[in-house]
Amino acid sequence: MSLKLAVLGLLDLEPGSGYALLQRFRSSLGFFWQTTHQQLYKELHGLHEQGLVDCETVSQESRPDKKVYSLSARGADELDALLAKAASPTKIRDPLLVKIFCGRRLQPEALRAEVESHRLEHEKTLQLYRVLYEQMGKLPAAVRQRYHHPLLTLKLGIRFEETWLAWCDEVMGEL
Amino acid sequence: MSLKLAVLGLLDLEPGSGYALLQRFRSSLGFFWQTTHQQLYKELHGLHEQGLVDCETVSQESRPDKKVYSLSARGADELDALLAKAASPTKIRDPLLVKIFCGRRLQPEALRAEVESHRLEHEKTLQLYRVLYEQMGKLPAAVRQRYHHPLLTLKLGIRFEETWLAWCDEVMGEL
DNA sequence: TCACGTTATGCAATTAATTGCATACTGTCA
DNA sequence: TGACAGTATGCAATTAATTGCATAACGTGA
Repeated sequence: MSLKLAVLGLLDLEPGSGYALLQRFRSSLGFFWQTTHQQLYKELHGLHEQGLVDCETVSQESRPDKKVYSLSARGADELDALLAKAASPTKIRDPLLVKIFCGRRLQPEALRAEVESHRLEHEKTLQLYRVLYEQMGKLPAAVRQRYHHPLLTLKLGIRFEETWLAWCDEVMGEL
Repeated sequence: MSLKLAVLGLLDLEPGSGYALLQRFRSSLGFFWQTTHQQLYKELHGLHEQGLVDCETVSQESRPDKKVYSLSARGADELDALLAKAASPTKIRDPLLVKIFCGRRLQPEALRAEVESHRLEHEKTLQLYRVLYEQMGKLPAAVRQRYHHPLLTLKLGIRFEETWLAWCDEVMGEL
């Protein structure tokens, strides 16, 4: 259900092809909801069948053809209906935490290495988030307005990554 | 895969019935990896078929019979093998954040209400984590030692909930 | 005694997500 | 010119997760 909401929401911000949507996914919503190109294309087919999105095939000269999707009137209604529902509660699903939870049989060095490598990833992600944050600050006011809500989620992303780093440091000290 | 690791890891800490495991799940690993009783019973059947867990049916006087599972020697090997693999990276999957991301069509009051209700949930969760944390501190040293790794994950849980609260407060100010 | 909550287990159907494979066109660099 | 990266789309199979339904024993309180 959230994927449907995500796709309609992305198309509400601006139309685009499956490929373009996937890229926007990866640099925004994808921080909080992952998908694959297979799943996304499938969802788009489904939405199109239901008449919730319009689809226009666009030929390109230096690239393969693409199908540009946009929100239809019925799609906008469906989006409003989905937004009217309460969001189900947050669920963390983290293989690293499962591993650490179950990690007492493992050598401390092995766990340290694992935590360190994840720390690096989180550091990279934090850097990326900060760049995106600054980029959004430089957008023209009208566009920035439209991206206000995405920006709120990015702020949480930044807080989360900082929390990860602090925790990794604490754990490294204790292992 | 993580469910398999989770079940083997919980059984490594101590044996128990599906029902008991589910309760332990809900108050520990379940903060980072959710499951349902259906999924858990199914996984236990699978693990038993593969000879990774032993199973003993125990009759009880004032309650229905139960099946107590415990880690077999082969199960311990499998657990070690799973722990040797690198954990795949963290994935946040949060319907609330999808909703907020897509929320520009929604009335600010509606979003505020949603954030407020989630804030309450996170506050409750934080309280629970703190109680659990203190309870673990009171365990006899030998047991506490065994639960050292679960405790590390609980620490992250506490940090996450604090982060949520701070972010909710920030967002409430901006909506 | 009947309803309700807790303990205890499971099947079946559906939906969602992952993984593997596949095609095809363009531009760039060696 | 051949390999590789990027753009662009998709099918099929499998695995995981959710949802709905079902059973059954016991204890407690109305």
